[in-house]
Amino acid sequence: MKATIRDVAKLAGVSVATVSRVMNKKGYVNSETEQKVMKAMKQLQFEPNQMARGLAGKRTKTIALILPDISNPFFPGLARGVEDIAQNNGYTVILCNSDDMGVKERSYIEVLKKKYVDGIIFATNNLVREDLERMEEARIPFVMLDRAPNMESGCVIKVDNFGGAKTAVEHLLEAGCKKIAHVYGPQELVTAKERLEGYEEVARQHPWYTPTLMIPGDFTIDGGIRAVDALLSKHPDVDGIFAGNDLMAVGVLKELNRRGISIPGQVKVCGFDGVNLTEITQPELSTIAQPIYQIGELAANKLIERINQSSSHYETVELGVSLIVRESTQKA
Amino acid sequence: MKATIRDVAKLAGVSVATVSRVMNKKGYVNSETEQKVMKAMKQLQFEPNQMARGLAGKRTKTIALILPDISNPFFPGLARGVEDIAQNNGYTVILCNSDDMGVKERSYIEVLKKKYVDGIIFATNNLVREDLERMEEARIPFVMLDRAPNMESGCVIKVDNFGGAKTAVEHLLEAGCKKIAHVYGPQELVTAKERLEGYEEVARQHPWYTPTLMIPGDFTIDGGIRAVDALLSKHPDVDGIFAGNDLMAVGVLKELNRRGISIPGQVKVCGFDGVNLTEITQPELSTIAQPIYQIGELAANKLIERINQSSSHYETVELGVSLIVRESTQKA
DNA sequence: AATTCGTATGTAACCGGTTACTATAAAATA
DNA sequence: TATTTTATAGTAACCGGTTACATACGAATT
Repeated sequence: MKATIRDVAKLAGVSVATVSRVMNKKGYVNSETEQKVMKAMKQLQFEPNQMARGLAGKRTKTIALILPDISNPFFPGLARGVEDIAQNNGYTVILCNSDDMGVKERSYIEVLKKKYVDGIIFATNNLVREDLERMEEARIPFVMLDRAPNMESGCVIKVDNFGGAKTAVEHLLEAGCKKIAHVYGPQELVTAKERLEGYEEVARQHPWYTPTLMIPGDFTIDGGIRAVDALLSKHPDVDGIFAGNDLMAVGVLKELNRRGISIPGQVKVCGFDGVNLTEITQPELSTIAQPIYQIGELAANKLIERINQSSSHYETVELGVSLIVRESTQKA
Repeated sequence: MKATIRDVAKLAGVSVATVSRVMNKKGYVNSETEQKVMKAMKQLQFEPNQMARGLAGKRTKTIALILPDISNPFFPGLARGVEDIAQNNGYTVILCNSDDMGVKERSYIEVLKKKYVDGIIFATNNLVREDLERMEEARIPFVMLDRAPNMESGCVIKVDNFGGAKTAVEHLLEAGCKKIAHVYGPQELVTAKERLEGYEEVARQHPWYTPTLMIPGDFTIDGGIRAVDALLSKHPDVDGIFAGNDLMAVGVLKELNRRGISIPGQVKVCGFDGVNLTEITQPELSTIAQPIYQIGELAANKLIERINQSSSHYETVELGVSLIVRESTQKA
């Protein structure tokens, strides 16, 4: 039924080794022989069985993308970037949702090893050094997103959270804000931490700066809502809010709207991430946009590069972010 | 290094066949022998190589999900439902974006065949009968979403678009609308078609009904914006809009907002799908919600069922939708 | 002229499981 | 008691590729 390499070999009158060589363009093959083999492959509609290749050659042309939750609006764009590059290079992507739980991530890694994936992209933050070392031992190339650059191998891709946060606060200042609060995300996440540091860096230089202007949030819409609640009780006169991510910014917007506080009239709001959501809120949300899709592309490209060359030296790439000014921070 | 089935067999003092039987709980194995084997597996930390299993047994414990674009807010929830069920059953999910292009879908199917995926879920609409027949020949179980039930095998999962659309229009009527328009989606899609039919079914019975109240859209935000444009030029007195999906509803909302038309005061808007976006618009959007996550779960469950029993008789499941009333259709 | 090397191809082992088939003893049935 | 049937376990072929190693030959080197 399905043609195998031996069928091709027989039809072409050569050995399986030769056919394999032709397939993989590896080793010496006379060009005439090559033509014969190619013709036989066409004729039989030969499609190499990936399972067999995987078993024999330890290559599956499959990579995995482990992320917290594809439902989180940050990740679809990223996943799309990864998938597009993967596809262009003949790779297929396995999607894994970890809910940011270390256990799930680890169990996934085990499964993926058994399936011989060629590499893994982590958009999560719960793996400890030990896990990564285990990856290296198993010789599975990997790329990580938003990690602190503190390991001896692996590849980390991150954006300039610190700089982006500074830009956000400066932008709010320029828009006329006299007292700017920051709703920060979980401090276990480097991203959240760096953004908070960026805020402080700029805020500290102003007389209105005070620690109670920094409100904890959890990177969710509800977190943004609660934060506004907490913030306004202490600082009813705040006129600028920089949210640690867009989801919280949306929450902030919702709660301000609910309270009848005009945006950007009374309070200006700026988010961080640049997810699509920011275009559909009312008012539209200014934000520090990460090149989400490109991050996905880059991650996939780096991973594939590593798979091919198994150059496992440590490498970190930092991408820039860009301020997108929309209604929520319009000057009076 | 990595323990194989033969290592286990040797250590347990049995044959590989017996080990295999223990692994798969298949055939007769004495319970004492089983214990010995289990112990040996533990001791060697034996992990069966999925590649080998796939090659020998034609089972890869992998399914694929082909959808137009994971960036479209409808799909992340669906993908999550699929992935959760897959994971619970020991399956892994390959994600494929087809951009709704038949060519890409077909090329993906070929790739997936070579990779021996155990089954495929299609959330796309470009495969013709011929493609599906090819799937059947290849004995790859599949489940489709939002398809017209017109084939002899395969499994289709859909929602009650017709009923949902009727509900939407009735809801707008009840909210006080005197002239309701419908922005419909691409008529190649059954979903769009059925929703349009639902609208007509109810609208036809009212004196204000006229074909020009039905505006074509393309299921995107921009499509919604353009539709409002077209609509208002012909019917400036429209006071209710039922959009064929949430994305267009968002566009409608945006454009109405831009024009300073109050919602729900002057015009009420209702969407369809129930994506998360509808909760963050201003005003929040009423919508006919599909049980998106559950559809994903159901699709995965059905597929796995089919994989196990290879019961390939045709089957179609229709799920209900539910009206979610929010601000955009509030009574005066 | 003898040796080495680059080109070209074949043989067969191997990757690590599954499973058809065979063998045997014990239990059930005739 | 003879014949099936059931429980248990092993042998070896097979899935469909990859690749180390062997072979062969003309050209280049010594």
